Amino acid sequence: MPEPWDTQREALGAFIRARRKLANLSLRQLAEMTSLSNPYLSQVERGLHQPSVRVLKLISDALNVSAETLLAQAGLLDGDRSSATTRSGTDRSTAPGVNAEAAILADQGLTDEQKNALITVYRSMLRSV
Amino acid sequence: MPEPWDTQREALGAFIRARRKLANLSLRQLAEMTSLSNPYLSQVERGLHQPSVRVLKLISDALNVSAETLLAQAGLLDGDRSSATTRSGTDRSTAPGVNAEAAILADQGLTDEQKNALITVYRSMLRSV
DNA sequence: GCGGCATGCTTACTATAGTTAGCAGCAGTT
DNA sequence: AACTGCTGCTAACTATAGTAAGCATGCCGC
Repeated sequence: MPEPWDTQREALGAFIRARRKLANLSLRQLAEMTSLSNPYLSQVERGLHQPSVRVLKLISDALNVSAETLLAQAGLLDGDRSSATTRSGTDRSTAPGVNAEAAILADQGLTDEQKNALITVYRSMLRSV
Repeated sequence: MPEPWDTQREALGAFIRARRKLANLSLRQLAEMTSLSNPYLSQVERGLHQPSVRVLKLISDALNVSAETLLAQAGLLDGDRSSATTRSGTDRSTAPGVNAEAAILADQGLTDEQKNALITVYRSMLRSV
């Protein structure tokens, strides 16, 4: 399984380099825009490194490329899954006084196991702030 | 500038943990499925590390979560796409979600990213029964 | 000729992603 | 009680992502 990653990196690097040249940017200019170092960008473009998600996003922003495109080049998004795009602004009612745990427990669409899992996550989130 | 990355990692980790528990998998089981080490998965789920693109894809495959969903949780894709677990059709007549989602959104102990993650998990639970 | 000032690249280093070995707790068996 | 066998987690290590300093080339004005 650790096979196709080399070519993936190469393809991603070539793509980034092409986009950079298309925008008439030098390595140093892109480096400054992305708060990255220019040698590293050079290495990424030549396929010597696999950039992290953070770096990928910085680059996609700087080059005006959609993150999806870059990810597809990076091999993460293989094909295309239909997306529901439920950007729901549907309910903004601020149910005041009802706490989240109670609402989860009262939910009829979840099994007990699911409720437990969800509440575990919820509590771990609270703990971490 | 390593500012919002902490919360991003936490939200991503919580999301992964929730999906894993939902699938009734132990850390070791998921580790074997993804060819990763179980301690590392543990650390990722607790937000101590930011997984790479490669790891993200392995996890998304193992958990039947679309890569987009995981990436959105990781903060790369800004959009909010609901996860399509290749199983859509089970419908539930009792509209369960409104109270729980509202309660989560109204919770003052969570950041927006965390709320987002929690609701995504919640919806995927509803869909996966 | 020389001196700046770009370009991309190499080397040597630091920070973090990821692994291997092992620990502590909990449930079920005999 | 002690023994399995499971759970998640900690610690110490290795591998790789990412940085700082500097090199080599090419181009332009003097």
